[in-house]
Amino acid sequence: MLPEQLKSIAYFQDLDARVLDRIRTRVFEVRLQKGQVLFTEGEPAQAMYVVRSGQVKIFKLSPDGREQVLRIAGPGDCFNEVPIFDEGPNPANAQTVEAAALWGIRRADMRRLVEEHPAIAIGFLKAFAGKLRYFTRKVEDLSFRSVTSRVAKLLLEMAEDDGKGGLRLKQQFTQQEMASVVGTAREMIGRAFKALEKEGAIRLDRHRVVIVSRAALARML
Amino acid sequence: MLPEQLKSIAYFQDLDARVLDRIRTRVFEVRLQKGQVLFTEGEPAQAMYVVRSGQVKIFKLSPDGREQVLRIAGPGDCFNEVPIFDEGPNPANAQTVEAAALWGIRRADMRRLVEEHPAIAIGFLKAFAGKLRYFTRKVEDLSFRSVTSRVAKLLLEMAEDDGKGGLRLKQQFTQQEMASVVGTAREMIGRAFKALEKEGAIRLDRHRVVIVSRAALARML
DNA sequence: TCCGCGGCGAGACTTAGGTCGCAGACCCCC
DNA sequence: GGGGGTCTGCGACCTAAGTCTCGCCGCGGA
Repeated sequence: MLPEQLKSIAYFQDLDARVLDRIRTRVFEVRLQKGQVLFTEGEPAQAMYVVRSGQVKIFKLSPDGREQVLRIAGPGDCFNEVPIFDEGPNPANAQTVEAAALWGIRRADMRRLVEEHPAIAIGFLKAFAGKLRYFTRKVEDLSFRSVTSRVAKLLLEMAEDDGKGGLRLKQQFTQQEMASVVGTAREMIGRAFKALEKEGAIRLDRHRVVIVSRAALARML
Repeated sequence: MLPEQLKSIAYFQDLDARVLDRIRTRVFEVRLQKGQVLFTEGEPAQAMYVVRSGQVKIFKLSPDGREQVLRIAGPGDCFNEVPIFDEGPNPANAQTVEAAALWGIRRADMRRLVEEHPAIAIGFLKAFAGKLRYFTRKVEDLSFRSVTSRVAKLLLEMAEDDGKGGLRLKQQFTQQEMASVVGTAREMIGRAFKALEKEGAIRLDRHRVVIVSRAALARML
């Protein structure tokens, strides 16, 4: 593992070489296949993780098996930092959406690093602040917005400029995946697509969503 | 202001007298009447606050005026700490539920204190971890539980042992207040009460909820 | 080539929850 | 003691969203 790679992690950006070196010795590697479960909610927390490649979904499960995705962690993202500071169990489940490579740092190790290097603590605080904003927005969305509006919002977040002025989706989710991100049933996603198509916001090109107009999508919020 | 009072704030618990002294000079006082708005979402953040007495509700507003309460801060609770670390605007609205007295610390002052005293940073990290858990549970509840179940949960949280083996509510909310905590319409609260009454979990003693059995309530989750 | 399986489209139906309207109870304040 | 504002209790109604059940398509493996 190269020290420059550590720099790509937001928490460690501002640290000098000596500290990075110390951290490096504490990092272990994990490789997972598509669909593998990394840990489950409620069990004692072992470590926090950083995604190097691939994608990991962080989600809650209802007693009857429904899934609510809290977020999808991609390269550079961290997850399971919370138990470092309150010694509690894992707050949610983690499972790969596609094959992934991760770095892990054990809870106690990370805790010690934070205590010894205040700069890391500030980094964590910034990151936590962002997450808190994110979750309050999520609560707001669930309680105020209709399913179609939540889907429109998700599509906006997934929209990406394809080289030449057009729009495409960063990745192709299945409808089931979108449903559990947005907190609804699979069938609703299809209906939301049709509603958005009627408004001229998207186009359905045989099983593929094409974003026609960002503005029209934004009007649906 | 007495230095012991500062100790009652979780963030400052582990600090020594010298540091507490420094903090004391930065604290300002605020007194608010019932129903007064302290700040609104989106405007530049001035300060973080600690509740000394009274209650402040932290909430989001929908475009059409519906209210979603994120939490109700009582004595000892802090709010609006997020903007300290990301320089962003206020993440929500704050308004008193009843007359309240607060301490405030300006954003930049608090930021400097945290940077100079790593112990405070750790305190904030613990508190943020707790809040993150709280909000993920809130998301979970909104997406998995029915209104009745959310109401039952709220009542359980509000339940308090009255000296002699019985149960009472910590405070009397109006149905409207409960509705915006739980994320629903006022009428639904009444219906949920009736459902819970039929299950023998509560009793409605003319406009007053009496908890009959904690176990029966828990069964409704 | 054919089969099986995961993902999708679509219609019919059910249901939880939101909306509306109004009336009675209560409470404070004048 | 009267009167307006707030809170509650319904009932009727409406609608968004969840559920169930198909049949189809497309793709990959045997």
